[in-house]
Amino acid sequence: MARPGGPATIRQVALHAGVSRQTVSNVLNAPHRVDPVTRERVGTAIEALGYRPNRNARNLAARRAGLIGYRVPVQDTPNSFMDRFLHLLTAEFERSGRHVMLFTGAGVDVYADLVAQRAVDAFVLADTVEHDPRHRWLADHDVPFVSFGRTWSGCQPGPWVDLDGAAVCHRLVDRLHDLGRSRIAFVGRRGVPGRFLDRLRGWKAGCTALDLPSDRLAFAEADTVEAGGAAMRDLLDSEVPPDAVIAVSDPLAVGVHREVRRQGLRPGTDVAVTGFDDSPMASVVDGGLTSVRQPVERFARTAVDLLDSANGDRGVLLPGRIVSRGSAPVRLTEQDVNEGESG
Amino acid sequence: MARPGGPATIRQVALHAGVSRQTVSNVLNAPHRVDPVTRERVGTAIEALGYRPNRNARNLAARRAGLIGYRVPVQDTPNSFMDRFLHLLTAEFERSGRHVMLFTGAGVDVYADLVAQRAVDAFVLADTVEHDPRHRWLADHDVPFVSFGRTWSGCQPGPWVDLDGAAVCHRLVDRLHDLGRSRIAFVGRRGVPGRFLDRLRGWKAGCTALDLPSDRLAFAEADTVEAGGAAMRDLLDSEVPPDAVIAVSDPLAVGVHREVRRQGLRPGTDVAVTGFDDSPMASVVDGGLTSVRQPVERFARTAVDLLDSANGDRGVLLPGRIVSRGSAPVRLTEQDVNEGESG
DNA sequence: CCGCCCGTTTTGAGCGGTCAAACGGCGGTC
DNA sequence: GACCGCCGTTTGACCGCTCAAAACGGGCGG
Repeated sequence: MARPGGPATIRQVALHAGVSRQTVSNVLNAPHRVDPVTRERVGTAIEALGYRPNRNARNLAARRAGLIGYRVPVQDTPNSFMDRFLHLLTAEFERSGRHVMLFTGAGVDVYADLVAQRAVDAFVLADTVEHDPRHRWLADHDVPFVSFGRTWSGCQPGPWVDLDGAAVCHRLVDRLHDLGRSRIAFVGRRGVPGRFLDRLRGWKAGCTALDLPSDRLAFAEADTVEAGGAAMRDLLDSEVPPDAVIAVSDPLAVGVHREVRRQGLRPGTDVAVTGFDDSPMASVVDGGLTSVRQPVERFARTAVDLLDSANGDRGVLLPGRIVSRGSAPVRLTEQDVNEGESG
Repeated sequence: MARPGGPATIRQVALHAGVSRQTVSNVLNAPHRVDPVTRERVGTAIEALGYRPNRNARNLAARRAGLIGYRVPVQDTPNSFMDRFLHLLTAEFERSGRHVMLFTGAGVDVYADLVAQRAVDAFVLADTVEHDPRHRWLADHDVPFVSFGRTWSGCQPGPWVDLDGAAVCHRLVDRLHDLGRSRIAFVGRRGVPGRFLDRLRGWKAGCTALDLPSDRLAFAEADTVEAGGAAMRDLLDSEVPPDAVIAVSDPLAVGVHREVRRQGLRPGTDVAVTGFDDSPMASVVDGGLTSVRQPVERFARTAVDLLDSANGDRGVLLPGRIVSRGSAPVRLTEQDVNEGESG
């Protein structure tokens, strides 16, 4: 079945059509400067031989790689939407004939090496850390990139997309308040200082705007169900325990949820519980877990747009969508629907 | 900071070291045929200019792509270990200087196109379906590939790796029997006839070997918690309900677990429940869910080995590891530890 | 009838490497 | 001293494509 000698080359097509190789090239890249008759004839030859230009050769001549580097993150926390992000990112780049190329090395040296080898044209940084050194290095070396996630307090080098955690947390507070909740707690994460800071700020701002206290605050030691339960225990120990809890992740929320039940309280009725990311877990807990769905598709699309437009250090915040379930049966408003319309 | 004119070329290094370009090439590819003194001098020049051979040019000359195609699956079911697989696969290929290149198209034509463009050297097929047409096409066209998962009943074209579902299910039955269980049920999936057939067979074989009945069998309509619950309801309706359930996935097992509790029974005590894949969910249910951990690392390593050895249509089955938790507190034996040692 | 212009096609060079053959200097053999 | 083989190095060609400049040929105005 395999064509003898592998795929056809531009020369073979040229020979077959009785023209020079450049004419074949023109048919593909600048058809307007080729006579319609020849164009037709060359087209037939291309069809007949099943010709597709050799990517490698083409890229060499064009001094590009046609590839976007993406470090595939070690799944420390089962961040359920990163695989969807990767899929959508791949699809997005394909629209312009580029592909995502994976690698694993963590250090800046790995990025430097890929650049030196001309293995990729640009990078998408996803597994960002606090004050990530890669952003600075890439910006300094004029390597195009886009960051999924903010990591630089103050001005961050290069373009980025991220969830507007502040806005969605503010809205969560509003919706919980609509439900009659007035003691709304927040469960964050210890050890990742900047990471969910905007969510915390949004929660605080929401409380303040409604004249609610914002002193019910606990930090989990890890992103696990157990740590979430422990944090909730702390909150329930206080004199006036919360009647609603916003947790920064689904595992933590599940832990909170479980602890609520353990203490003989009813989640969703006595204590409302919300999580983040709308992971598979969210449908595992009985009654379902209210969560915030990340606009993954828009993340991917925006990332590619930012990379291509290349207009400086622009950052884009996208709204999350509240997914209401039993653990906090909030009623969404017009605003919620409009803001988070694109899941 | 960026080197003017981009990364250095082999010519620049040659000039810098006062040798010809071929000598530089030899230093990198066949150092033994270069005089140690020159080798040293060229090495210094390489260091000084930070030279790294252009991947594109090198690959063009070598008529290869240095890339392995991997279709990033649409996450229909949150198969929590696929992202780990991808990570490990990437790491494994990096050992030999290759990278994983992603794409999304599903059809055979997409594969044909990538081959025609010489965009990749080989494929790893992961999201396999029943009687997958890709295997046959790739084999017929002499395109190297390896499959993660069996899909062809009878003889499957090309090499493959898969979980030995029969063996691990047989062992599950043994361990549940050790726990005193004698009415061991099996919850499969409707609509994917061949997919978990080996697990079903292993369960049946295990039951038969112990003279236990193997008629307690239910099929879930989808891979969800709800469907698992529904299937369990059917099983519990029978005259003599099961005292143990092996479900083919964690979501199903969670559904079973929940249903057990709903009927006032104690999971792990009255009814033992086991799942598959050891997903994050497994630690969400109270007491933990006993599950089968897939040997993802060995999958990746074996896949790459098979691809490179290229000795025909060999298939490899790898053992799963039983992870014991509260839902079925089985005691693992020497055999279990030996077989499934590499998680 | 000639020269010019324009649209179309071809030729040459180069992208940055590698392979293969040619080359030059050296010591050993007859 | 001529010849040989060997080692280390260089030169030429090529991988498959694109860009830029040159060549071609027909229509047209002078």
